[in-house]
Amino acid sequence: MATPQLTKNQTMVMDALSHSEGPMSAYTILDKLRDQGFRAPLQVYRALDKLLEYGLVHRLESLNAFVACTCPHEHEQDHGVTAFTICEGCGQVTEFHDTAIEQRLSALTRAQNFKTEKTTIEIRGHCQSCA
Amino acid sequence: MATPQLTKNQTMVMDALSHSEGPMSAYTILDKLRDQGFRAPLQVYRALDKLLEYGLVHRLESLNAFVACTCPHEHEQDHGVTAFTICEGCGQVTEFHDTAIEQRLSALTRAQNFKTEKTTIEIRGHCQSCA
DNA sequence: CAATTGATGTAATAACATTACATTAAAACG
DNA sequence: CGTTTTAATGTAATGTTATTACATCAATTG
Repeated sequence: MATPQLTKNQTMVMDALSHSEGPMSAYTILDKLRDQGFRAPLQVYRALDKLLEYGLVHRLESLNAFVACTCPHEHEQDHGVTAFTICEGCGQVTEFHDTAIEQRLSALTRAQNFKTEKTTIEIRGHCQSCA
Repeated sequence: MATPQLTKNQTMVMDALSHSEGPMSAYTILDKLRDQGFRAPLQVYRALDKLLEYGLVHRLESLNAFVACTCPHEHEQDHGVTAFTICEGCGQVTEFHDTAIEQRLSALTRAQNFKTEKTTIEIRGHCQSCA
């Protein structure tokens, strides 16, 4: 599915995430958007659901937070497995993709007859500057 | 560090997890242990913190839940990267370890000069029976 | 036995997420 | 067009997960 035109709320949430240095929690996004008319968590969660679906945003499970996708190419969605390094010092999140890991995981799950729907890879630690 | 003798609360939480079919949330554990004297979430979270530290328990970030470690060998801790398949159908969680993935991730993070402290790999999908 | 450290108990609150229901806007279609 | 249908929105309430703060108790150490 191609990414459709974003709605007003989706656009506002997307902008908030795009302009943020690092990941944001849903409630942090809500606070940022209060003076633009946002009033309830659900407005944020609904927008996030769609943005996740379109592949424009990723959820960081280990942080309960969200980041804008930094993939250069058009967000065709499903650019395979996405992995992240997350610096505990500065909060910087780096997204990366690796086909070797993807293939290895694919082989391992196939061996289990496990049907993968979503893969989470998050590496917590310290970046070069914060080490 | 070798695993020390578990305290009363740690033992109760460990037993609850060991005897459970699948992962449990902290509050589910609390409920199971209420008639054994548990009264507050913190009792569970404190025990879990230690059990995680000892490598006896894993946290599933994408579920906000906990499972007993199924590693056969003594829980020497740090048996490298732990990965999980999580079935959305039956809730079954399978723990596995793979040095190829470990080495690949290690190479990728080293290239970033990123110092890894903890790696999360969780694969959501459907197991053979639930596919 | 005093001092320190680790574990525990309890209450309150913070942080994250969803359910339920009413309303409005947009798209599809006769 | 106007009607139907579907998608998006607004709002309140509630549910779930996790932590802070503070008091007490137990074990270890010196």
